[in-house]
Amino acid sequence: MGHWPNISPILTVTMKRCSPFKGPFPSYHKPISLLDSCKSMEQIKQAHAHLITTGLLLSPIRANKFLEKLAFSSFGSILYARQVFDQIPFPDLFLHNTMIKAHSLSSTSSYNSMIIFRSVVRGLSLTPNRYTFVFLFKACGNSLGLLEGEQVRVHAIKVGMENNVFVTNALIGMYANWGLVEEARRMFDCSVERDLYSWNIMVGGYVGTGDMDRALEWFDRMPERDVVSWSTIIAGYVQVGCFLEALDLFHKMLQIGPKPNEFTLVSVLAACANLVALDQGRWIHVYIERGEIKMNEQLLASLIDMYAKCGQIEFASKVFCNGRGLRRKVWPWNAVIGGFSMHGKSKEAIEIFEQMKLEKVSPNKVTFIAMLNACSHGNMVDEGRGYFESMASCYGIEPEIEHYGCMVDLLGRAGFLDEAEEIISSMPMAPDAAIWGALLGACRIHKDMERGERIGKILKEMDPNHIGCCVLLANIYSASRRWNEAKVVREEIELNGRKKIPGCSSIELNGVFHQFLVGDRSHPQTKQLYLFLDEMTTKLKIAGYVPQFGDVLLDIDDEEDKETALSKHSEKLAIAFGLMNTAPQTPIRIVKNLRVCGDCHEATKFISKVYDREIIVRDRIRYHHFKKGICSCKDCW
DNA sequence: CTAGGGTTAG
Repeated sequence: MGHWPNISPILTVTMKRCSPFKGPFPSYHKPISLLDSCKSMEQIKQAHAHLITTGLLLSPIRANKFLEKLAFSSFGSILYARQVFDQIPFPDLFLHNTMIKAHSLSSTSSYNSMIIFRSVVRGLSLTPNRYTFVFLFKACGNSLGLLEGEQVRVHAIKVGMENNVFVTNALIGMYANWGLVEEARRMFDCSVERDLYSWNIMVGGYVGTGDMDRALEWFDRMPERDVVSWSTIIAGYVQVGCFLEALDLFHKMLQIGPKPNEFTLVSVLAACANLVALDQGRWIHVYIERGEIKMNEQLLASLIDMYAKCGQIEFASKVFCNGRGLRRKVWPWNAVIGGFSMHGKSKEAIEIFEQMKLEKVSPNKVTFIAMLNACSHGNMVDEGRGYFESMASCYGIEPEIEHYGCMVDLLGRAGFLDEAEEIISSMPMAPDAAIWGALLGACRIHKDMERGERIGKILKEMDPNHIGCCVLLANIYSASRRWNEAKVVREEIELNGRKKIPGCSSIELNGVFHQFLVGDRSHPQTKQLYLFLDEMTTKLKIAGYVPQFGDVLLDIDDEEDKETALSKHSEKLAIAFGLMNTAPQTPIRIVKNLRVCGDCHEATKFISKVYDREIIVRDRIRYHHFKKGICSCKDCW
């Protein structure tokens, strides 16, 4: 009876209900609302004991409430619900529906929904109703196959349920979930009744297949649009990397659409983070703080992520600290650990992880990716090994291929190339191109030419079109002065259809984005920009900067044509543009789609000194904070 | 006493 204080609220009121003296409220509400107030499995079990001893479990209504609590609350357990359900003598259709729904939510248990459904129609000869079909189609769309879906659909037709708008929508959703949007559309077209939901499901279906053109087409044709319709499109834009479009639509939504909600803002913040749109991100933060939107864990995580990706890691950490009370879930923790990690602040990441343990928040696989990356950036090999091993032994999280990739990167970067290769051969899954790429990168850093050549060949066979890796291989050849072989690989890259992504950097000035490609001359200020660039290069040279023309070794991803040369690399254009158009001392934030090349890195260090500016560059993988001639990455990236 | 739509992190 150690938990007696916990149980008392349930007991008191429920017993009141059993007493002949009824309170001022309809008595049946009370025990239900108190069951609702259960806050832990302990309390649920106590409620269970009580329901058994009072015989209340025999009431279908009460039993159903109890099952729902078990199946749908965050601390509940479907297994427990199933056991309770199995002990109910004659469960009615209602209870069966609840169990079908309970199993439909998790993709690993969806087949149980089907088993229960079969027992309903075969064993019990009950006639399923529209609720049954809604839950079942959900289960099918989640993880079951076409076969089951069709069976259920035929059954729905048989019992005359196929024209109920809820059932039709669930059916459309099932096809959309499978990625069969055209099938979904056929259902939509021949449905006798449709509503806003039907449209939203179709828009979501096209977004799910990445077909933004179609999604927009449907969005435009909608008779009415609600916050979900808008949010779906915005999220879709973010998913396919059209961040500017996402922000544009968000602005339009603010002008003519419904009020955004927390879902909308999560997507918008992701767009801001990717664009390094700090001003707009701040605006969202203010919007939330004004009380327009209720803050939740996801939103907090998105804010932290946005600030971190906009280079404001200190502020990101402050937002996390202020977010007390919203730290039960893993998301804000992952966001702040990931932020520290990408800014090379390994110690801080580890501190947060320790704090997380103290507050008893369970890490997940993303937490460990962030932690391993943090160790990698801080050269903390032993710590990294420790975290990697603790995943399975302490937290029951089996390492996935990404985690192995982090380990290869960590070990390789630190020079443990043999151990890194052993990790690859001991992995339970087949290594992918990213894994070999990490090892190849390590070979380049540590100038292990033999291994590099061997790995490079494996990689090239695996994915001949992976330009980055081919470039790496070519660099390894040229670094060991094997010019002919280097030339062959380079020519192959050319022949392979020039799939190389051009370097592209952008900068936000007063909420407007300016993008620069390599050697870009399309910007209206081009003339001044190139004049400024010349002047800048001269100043840098006076300060001691030496262009690293011949250094193909460090020229990892940036294999632009020789004649466009280093001085026109996109980040130099963007930085110069930033210097021209902002007041002295203003920090300059650049985002680049590829990795920074060695020469630009060197030049930026000088720029930060010569112009006395803080320059924050986000490349494809991590951040570089340049200040007074020094970069936060300590020249290791 | 049951229903339907959409999120984050590498």
